[in-house]
Amino acid sequence: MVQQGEGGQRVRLTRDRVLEAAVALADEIGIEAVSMRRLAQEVGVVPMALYKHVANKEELLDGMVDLLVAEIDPPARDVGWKPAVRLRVLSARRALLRHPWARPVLETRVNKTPAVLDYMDSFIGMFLAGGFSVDLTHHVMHALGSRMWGFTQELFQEPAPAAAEPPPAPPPEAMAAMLGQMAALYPNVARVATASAHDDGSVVGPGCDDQFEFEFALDLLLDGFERLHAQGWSSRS
Amino acid sequence: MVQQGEGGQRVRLTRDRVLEAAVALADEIGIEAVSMRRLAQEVGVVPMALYKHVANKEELLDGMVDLLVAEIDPPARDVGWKPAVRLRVLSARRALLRHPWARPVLETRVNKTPAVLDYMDSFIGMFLAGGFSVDLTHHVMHALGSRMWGFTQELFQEPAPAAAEPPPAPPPEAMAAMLGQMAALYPNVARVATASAHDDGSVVGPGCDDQFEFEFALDLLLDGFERLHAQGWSSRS
DNA sequence: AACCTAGGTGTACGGCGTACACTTGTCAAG
DNA sequence: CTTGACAAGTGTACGCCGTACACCTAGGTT
Repeated sequence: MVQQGEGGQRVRLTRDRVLEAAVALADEIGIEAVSMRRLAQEVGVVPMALYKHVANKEELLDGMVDLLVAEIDPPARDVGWKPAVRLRVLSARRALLRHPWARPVLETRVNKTPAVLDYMDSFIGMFLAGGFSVDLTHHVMHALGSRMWGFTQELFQEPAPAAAEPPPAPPPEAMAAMLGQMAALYPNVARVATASAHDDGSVVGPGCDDQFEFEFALDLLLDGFERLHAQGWSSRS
Repeated sequence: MVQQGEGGQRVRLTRDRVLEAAVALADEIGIEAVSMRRLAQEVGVVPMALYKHVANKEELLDGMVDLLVAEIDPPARDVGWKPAVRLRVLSARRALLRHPWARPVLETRVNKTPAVLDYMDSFIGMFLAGGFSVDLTHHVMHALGSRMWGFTQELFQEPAPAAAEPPPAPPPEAMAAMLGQMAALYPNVARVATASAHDDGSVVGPGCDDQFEFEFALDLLLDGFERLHAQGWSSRS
């Protein structure tokens, strides 16, 4: 991975190469393992050299987000606000799924870069172009919240209440016992967790189809927006 | 803050005292400043002493969340699922606003403690008791997402694109120029950001009423849930 | 009086972000 | 071709972090 020309001639580092390397590294080893030191090693340079191209780690993360935003499709043309928004959110989601590091990073961003503001601006533009009032657009953006980035907080990822080390997978009978206890303690959780209408044989399995759940909520919101819009929503309904 | 009895007799530390001190400290100085060392100092003990009461920092944070969850009201009785859910979410939100550290902490929690599972279980129970199918309940929980905790990702907190040091507040005319440039570059953002129908004189001001936006989105979802429920929703609509 | 043990201590390690002073490589002007 | 300026890259060091591990010590039980 160390970038070097023939005969020891170093390839000059650029901000872009740093950012691209950071994205690739985060894709590969996870964002929590990306440190300035590790990234420097990856591009074949001493840690402090990175600071000639990014002011600090925050700015590095901002730059990574910019690269992510560039992967999101522009608004579809000639399709009405609703499919336009829907398509774009799903495009954002695809980008997000390609880069699992993006969710935690987006959540912690505090200053918006121009690229991010551009995205938001054109996103807002879809509603305004669709005839939404400025006010309703404002509320609607809040209602979408982080869904405009293609994600929501995942509530149940792996119901594993008791701390157990992953390596030795618990034997089936212990597993069953655990599930039974689980069902006894948290009957409602157990019901919705197991009854996700997925016919894979496993008892609990992957639990649910994230993509389906995401679109379910997205469409619920879009339908709600549509209704408000249709009835000429004005502040305080 | 150092806890010590008369004549140098140390007050024995307990897990509960550690957790309560952690919550109080996080309330006071912010979660990012809470380190094991700082917390130890706060309770008058050497850092490693804390590890006799919590296994590691993750468990400390889990324990703090448990304390938070305990502050959320139990489900209201005899009021139908919709107001019950609404009230409870708003109660969670109040707890969350009392403890600003809670949002980032909740977002990063990976294992659910029994207290958290209890909360989720009784939360789910509100829908089931209201006659929701298990399936619909599942989807509905996903749609709520982190809103069940009383928060959503805040999209616009302070539109400050160019890095500027906060201490010297920019002079009014520079501020105006910045806003003008902002409006030129991101016209749509500018429109919804300024037109939040808040009559405080300031040009951009606090921007919007978070509580209103939160309830707007919450009610939009609850109305959507109601509609699906009323029309006897079954998988894949 | 002897012992056990839970709670508290001290030292140390490997990681992190990054400040600061330095050398080196590249290219433009003389 | 030389020179010098400036950007890129280096090396060292600081102060933080979480926590492993060996040790001490006070209280309570036998």
